[in-house]
Amino acid sequence: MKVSQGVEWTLHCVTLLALAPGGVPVRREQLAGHYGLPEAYLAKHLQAATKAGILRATPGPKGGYQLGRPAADITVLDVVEAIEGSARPFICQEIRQQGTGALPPESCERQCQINVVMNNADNAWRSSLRATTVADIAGGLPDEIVERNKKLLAR
Amino acid sequence: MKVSQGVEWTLHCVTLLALAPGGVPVRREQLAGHYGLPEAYLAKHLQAATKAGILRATPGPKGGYQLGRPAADITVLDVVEAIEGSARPFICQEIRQQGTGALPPESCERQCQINVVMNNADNAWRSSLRATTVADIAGGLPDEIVERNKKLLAR
DNA sequence: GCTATCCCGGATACTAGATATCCGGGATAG
DNA sequence: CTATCCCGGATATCTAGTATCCGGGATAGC
Repeated sequence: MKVSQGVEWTLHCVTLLALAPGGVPVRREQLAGHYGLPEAYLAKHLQAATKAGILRATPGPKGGYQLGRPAADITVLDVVEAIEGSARPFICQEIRQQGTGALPPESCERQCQINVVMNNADNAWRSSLRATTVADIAGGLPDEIVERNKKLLAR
Repeated sequence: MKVSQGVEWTLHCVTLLALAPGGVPVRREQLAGHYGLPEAYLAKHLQAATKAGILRATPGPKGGYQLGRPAADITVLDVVEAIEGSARPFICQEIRQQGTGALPPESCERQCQINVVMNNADNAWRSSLRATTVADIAGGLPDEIVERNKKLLAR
């Protein structure tokens, strides 16, 4: 169980973009520099977020990244799934149907109990992530930090 | 985000041991054969479970694995943590303190908002896994399957 | 004691996914 | 037309999970 750092990077970038005055585009280089991240690799994650509709990318001069929709409509889960995919973390291999103790298919119409438990936990995790939006995170920042970031983005 | 297959294997084995008549030891070879698993690798996971106190291993003839404590006192989370470790899946890299937008340490006394959200989700996941015990899983199995497995273990 | 059985734990190898970089191509503003 | 800036494929590296093997030690039964 491990959440990739790309999720952290993208969450920070998306939150920062939510503070951009007037939602003006921010260049990739500026985003990477703001958090001291490798621009080339960050690009991959921003691309994924763009493909998912979380971000909107504008090419050319004056271009850059903006939020793809209002910050209040972007949940943390949206970002996580954009970067990590939406596959379940536990995939039942149906080993109950293998080996000398293999159960016949007719005994396996119902899902494996273990699979149910693991999926329930995954649902709880996702529900928790879905309950918070990027607007919530941005709104929870102290005013001084918001002002500081806005000032940096304005340059 | 991915749960290793070792967790699935160990959960199945522990559940099976909960069905062993009289809690008699079951050999590793038998466990591996029951589910068609590679014995050498399964050994690693069983060792980890033993170290965590979930299983008890007896060497020598008539030896094998038994539950280390009553099935009702073994939660699914116990097994997951025995195999995967108890480290949090999200580790905050504090990138808010790096790059051109770096915040001064005095602005970072409180945890990063993003870290809080991710940890809350992790807590929800763990709580869900803690709510089910191996006894629950074993008890949820249809009688025919329980009987079938008991018969195989008796051999 | 002696021996057959069975688990422990370290060493090793392979694989998949995450991390990281580069570059040609295409879109846009001025 | 040109400078700017993102897209997407190719490539390289590193880490963690998967998988196997073997010498060592503990136990039961004779």
